[in-house]
Order: sequence, then structure tokens, then C-alpha cells
Amino acid sequence: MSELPKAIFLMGPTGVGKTDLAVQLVETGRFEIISVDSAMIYRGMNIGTAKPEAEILACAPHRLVDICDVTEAYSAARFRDEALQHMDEITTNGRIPLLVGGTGLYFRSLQQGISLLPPADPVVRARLDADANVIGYSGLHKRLSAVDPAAGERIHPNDPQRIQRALEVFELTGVAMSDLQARDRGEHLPYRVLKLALNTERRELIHQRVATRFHQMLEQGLEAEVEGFFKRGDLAASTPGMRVVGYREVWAYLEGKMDRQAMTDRAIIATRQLAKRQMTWLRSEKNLIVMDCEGANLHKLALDFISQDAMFHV
RNA sequence: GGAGGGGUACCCAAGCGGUCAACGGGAGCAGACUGUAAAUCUGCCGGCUCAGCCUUCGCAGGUUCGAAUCCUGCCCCCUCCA
Repeated sequence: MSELPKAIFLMGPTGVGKTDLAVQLVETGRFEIISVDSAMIYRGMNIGTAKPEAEILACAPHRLVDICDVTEAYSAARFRDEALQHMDEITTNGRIPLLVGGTGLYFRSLQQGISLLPPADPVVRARLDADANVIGYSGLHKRLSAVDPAAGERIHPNDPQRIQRALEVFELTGVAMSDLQARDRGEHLPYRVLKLALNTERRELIHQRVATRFHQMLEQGLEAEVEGFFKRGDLAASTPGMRVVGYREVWAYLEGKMDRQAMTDRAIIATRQLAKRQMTWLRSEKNLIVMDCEGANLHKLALDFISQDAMFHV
């Protein structure tokens, strides 16, 4: 039996310096980066997503960055497909895929696989939204429980997004989503993975970094960046890219829904909350090696782990 | 100096004699998460030896069986008049 190729995950909440570390690692010439970030996929969303500068991207290319227009809805399944293709290419190039980012669902989908389900259907979703306006999502939840009791049980009546998705899958296939998921849970990642995380026990540190970083983003022209999208005329607050933390607050500000101070406060709070959710994903990861983001010589430390074959797990 | 309004838990804020440890919201913490995921949602949220008890509603007294809610005095804050 042939041995599986290696891959490296570099995870962690926003603002701990994942990109910096990844770029350093790439300088060794042994790795190529794939971004695991649901916001950096969008073209033109640079400042607010803390996307690396063009010069950095030039010498340390990030795959799966700038691949979508802000109007485009991306998905975990699409991420998995595309990431797998890139991983294959990188492996063929004789290098190790270095997957860097903070999107927990994408990492999980990539690693554990994802059930074969129909993709999002705007028409069905629009209809479900219309229904929701009449009977409410609690009404739709009842409908869901009737056709897919397991999903009805699992999905909270207050969770419109998941209720909608479950009903969508049922309408599209005529089969309960729970059944489809039980039938096929997806394929495990055919790589041996070293899972590194950059994190800190000091929550205040994250809070502080998030705040200073947002102020920097404003100085760098975040407002103008969002205004560019605002002026396009074909976008709304509900546009996929404009729902991203930071963008959504600036958008509301441009709409006159909050003042500058509120915009800043809300954006920082939302980013903190994002970081917290990202850490929750991390806690459930198996075989995860956590490095303190304040630690010295992280680059060397990481390379040390990478050199140990036993650290890679299937 | 005069006339009003107000001081409630980390913040905002409701309550205006008992059913109030005190509606809501925010923040925070913890969690969930299969094609929206930087999304969406859930729980906890004064303290404790926790089906009970203790300390809270500016401060100090008082009325009452009983007060965050009524009365008195005091201290702050805001608006207006001077």
C-alpha cells in the first residue's frame, strides 16, 4: 500500500498571526499555501479581511483567495472540492499543501468529508423565505419536523438558516436531509495531516489585538473599500461578501443606520465574537498541536513539528 | 438661587407597596455547527454549603405584616429659568 501524502493545517482565531507564520514557512520552498478562509475568497475585499499585501501574495501565493465576486455564494462543499484539487497539484509539484485559515467548517469538511447533498437553490430559498413571511420560521420548523423528524429534533426552531437548508434539501430531493446524510457521510481526507494551531490562553490579548487592528483597517481605508462596493449599486447588506464582519458594520454606517462610533464598536465586538467561535472549533479538534501566538521562534517550532513524521495523522 | 427630570446588577434600560435577584437589550463566558459558516443558533449570566439561604435597586433614616416601589434628610447628575 502506498503511503498517503502529507498536508499541514494551520488554524487559529483571527488576529493571531497565522498568515505571517505561513509566509515564513513558504520561504523554505517546501510548502504552498491554500487559504481556508470564507472571506478572503472575495475579490476586492482586502483591508477588512486582513488579506496579505499584493507583494506578499506574489512571493507566497495563496490559493483560494480572490476567487469570487462579492455577490457569489461560496460553500463548504465547493471549498472541499477546490482545496482537494489544489492539494493534489501541490503534491504533484513535490511540495506539501499548507492549509491556513480560520474557517472551522471548511477545515472539518475537508478533513472528514461532506455528504452528497444538492447545492443551494435560490429559487427554493426564495420560496421558503416567502413562506416564512407568512407562517414564520416556527411554522417552517413544524413542516420540517413532519418530513424529517430527525432534523426537526436536531435543528432549533429559532434557527432559520438551518431550517431553510433542511427543507430545501427535502424539496429538491424528496428525501429527508437526515437520511441523505446518514447514507453518505462523505469521504475522509486522503492525506496524513499535521494540525497546528496558533492561539493564546489570554483572551484579553485577542480583544486588544482585534481593537487595534480594526482601527488600523480604518486608517488603511476600509471605509473607502466598502464604499466602492456600496456605490456599485447592485449590492445590498445581504450580499454574501457584505455580510462579513467589518464590512457589514461599515455598510450599515454608509446606509446611515449607525454613527461612526457605533460602527467601530460593533465591528470590534463582532470580530471578538468571531474569534471566540473560532476557538470553539479548535477545542474539538483531535491531534491538534497548539502553539502560543506570543511564543518565540514559532517558525522554527513549526518546522520542528513538521520534521517529525509521527506528528502527522490520518 | 429658582423650576423640573433623574440616580436600578459590567453597560443601557423596565419596574413604581407584595407574585422582584428584579422585564428587555447589550457586553462577557460556555456550547452547537454537513453546500449562507467572518453565517446561523443555544445555554449561563449577584453570591453561596443552591428545590434553600444570603447580599443587592445613590446614601442614611422612617412608615408598613411587607418597600426598588411611600415619607424625611443628605449626596451626585442632567435640562430650563436667573
